[in-house]
Amino acid sequence: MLKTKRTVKRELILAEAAKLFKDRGYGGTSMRDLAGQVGMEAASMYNHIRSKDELLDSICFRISDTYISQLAQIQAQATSYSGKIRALVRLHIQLMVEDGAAVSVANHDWKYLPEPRLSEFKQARKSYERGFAALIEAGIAAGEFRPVNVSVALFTVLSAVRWVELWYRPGRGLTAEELETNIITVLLGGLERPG
Amino acid sequence: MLKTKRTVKRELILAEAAKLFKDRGYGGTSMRDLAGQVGMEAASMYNHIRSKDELLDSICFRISDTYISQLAQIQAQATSYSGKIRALVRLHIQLMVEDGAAVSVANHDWKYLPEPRLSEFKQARKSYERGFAALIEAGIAAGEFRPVNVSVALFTVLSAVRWVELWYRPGRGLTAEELETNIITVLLGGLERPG
DNA sequence: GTCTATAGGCGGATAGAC
DNA sequence: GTCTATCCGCCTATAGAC
Repeated sequence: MLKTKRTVKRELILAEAAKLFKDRGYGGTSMRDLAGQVGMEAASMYNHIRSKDELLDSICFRISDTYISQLAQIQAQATSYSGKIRALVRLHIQLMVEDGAAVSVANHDWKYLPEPRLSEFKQARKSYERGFAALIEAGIAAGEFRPVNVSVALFTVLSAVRWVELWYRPGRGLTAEELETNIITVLLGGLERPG
Repeated sequence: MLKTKRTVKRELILAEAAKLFKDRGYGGTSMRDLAGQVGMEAASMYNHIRSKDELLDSICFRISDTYISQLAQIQAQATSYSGKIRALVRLHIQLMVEDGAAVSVANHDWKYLPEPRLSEFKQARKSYERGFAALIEAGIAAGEFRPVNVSVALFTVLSAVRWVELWYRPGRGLTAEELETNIITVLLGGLERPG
């Protein structure tokens, strides 16, 4: 048995915290609310976690670590820049679909992290953005992409996948793959029909 | 004198509230914080406003009213569907640049509106989204746009302009017009170079 | 490891002097 | 119309019984 009972319960608390933080925000979620969802009293949770801050920390850095390690894998792939951007868009959509609550918290509530973790999180995000931007820049230099402003392209792509989590429900007449295909079509090919 | 002194001070409170709500969130902003920014004691603000909820209400509905009335104007213009979508993207970017804090609050903190205003806000937003989607759908039917899923195209466009407010600073080597041009290029023309 | 009880602080909002 | 003082409730976190 690799995961102790204590670890399992901790993960239950983390999962419920992500859902509540997403729906009500970090400040709008009380430890009593969370305890109610988990099925214990607020005081009992402190046998499994250190503080409310620590919950936010675990959720935010789990997501940022995933992005950074996946980016490194994609950078190492022997594909076109277009293929790499597609892979990154797919990564964002898959993470949203699989772990949407945590992604939402990492997107919106990171600013409530206490220092020094706040600065560390911002730096991790900046590092990811720089790597993403470098791929766009290289794609432009290679003639694969239009010569647009790199920062504008980066943020347009990054933010375009954000509402997936607010909107997408599996079983809404659109599979995750159709979602990916359509978003990539709009972002890479554009809304307007060529010609 | 059309605006009484009381109204002017109320608008000052609203402007500072939008900035603080944007930076710290609705729940993370106390009336004492706000009073400090405005330059009075918390209790004194209640001569100008009814409650903290009312501040959020005024900010959110000011933005949603603007979107809805502007959409009506754009719908009535005698331009192509492509031109109408461009006009809507420009509207979003201009509002972000001119009243970014309020737009940010309307995007993120609307969920803390108390009923029945919460439902009213959601309905207004849905109405706007339906009007926007109808333009995309008509553009596809007219052959101007690629035959993508309408909801996916709608949310891709709507969310693509959201990070403008987080990223854009006038005097960062990019004018508001260049920003518009680049975003419209990516969204309408696509990142990939044709051919 | 879960509970009850509670400490200690901060929240929104009001009362009433000036 | 602004202030000081304050009410009262909810917050995170801890103490200590079991």
